[in-house]
Amino acid sequence: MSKQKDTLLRLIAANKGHPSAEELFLECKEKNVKISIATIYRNLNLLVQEGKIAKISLPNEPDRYDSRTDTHIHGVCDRCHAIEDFEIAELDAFLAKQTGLAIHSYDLTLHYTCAKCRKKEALNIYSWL
Amino acid sequence: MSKQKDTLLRLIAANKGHPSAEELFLECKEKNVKISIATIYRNLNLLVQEGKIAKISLPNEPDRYDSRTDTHIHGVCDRCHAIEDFEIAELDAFLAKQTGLAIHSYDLTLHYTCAKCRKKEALNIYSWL
DNA sequence: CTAAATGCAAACTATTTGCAACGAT
DNA sequence: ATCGTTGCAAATAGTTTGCATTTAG
Repeated sequence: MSKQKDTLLRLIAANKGHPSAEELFLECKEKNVKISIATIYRNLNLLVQEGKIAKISLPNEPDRYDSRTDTHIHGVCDRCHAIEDFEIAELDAFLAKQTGLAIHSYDLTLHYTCAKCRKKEALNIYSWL
Repeated sequence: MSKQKDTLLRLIAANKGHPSAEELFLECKEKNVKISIATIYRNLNLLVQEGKIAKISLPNEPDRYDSRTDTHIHGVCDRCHAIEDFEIAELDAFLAKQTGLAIHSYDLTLHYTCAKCRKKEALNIYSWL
């Protein structure tokens, strides 16, 4: 595994926020790891194929990458688009039972307003104070 | 509502397969409705804003459009990529209860092998017969 | 007659690819 | 010396935008 590929894997694992290719590019620069955007995309695709990371698609946004490849849940804030991970242990069984299907895997994204944005909103509401 | 916009809305409602912009463009041609790809995208975005259709994003594929805007479930076949709709009435309550969040909406995509492809697979397995 | 919607072509964003140079065995 | 990996720049896919023109009320 080349230095560039290894760096990407580490950055994705370290970054809780599910970074995009562009964000990884900037993070590499900050860490003084020399890499081109083409190599980023090439390695991201390789890592996905190898099953070491997963790709996340959302409307009107560049793809993001996730160090977790097991089935889990994404929560995205409708205000700031931050992504968090969630776990619902009983969901697999629940879905299998309700649908009667042999489900290989599933993608679940919850939309809500995150705690930070709720706080901001509350401040704005009372901004005249 | 212009003829073009109306046509798009109807085509999306009629097409069970969740069509992409390009597919809608071709369907319009077949129906002899004159429309440019720019107008397609413009109207699709308007219809999404108006809450009349929904946009679906999947990795490595163009965005697709859905005539259903209520929260429901997509099932996609891992072999042929066909998309079906599902309903699980109790899911909303289940998610709210398990996460404790005020969930605006959610996107759930199930991955499996659809009935058609399962049948094909079975035939292949016994193809020497 | 006016405002809204369209078509065309150019622009733009995200991503991929060809190819020559580089780097590690 | 070889084979995989890289950087660069050009190419591509999907989508958006500016602007002159058309359409509908």
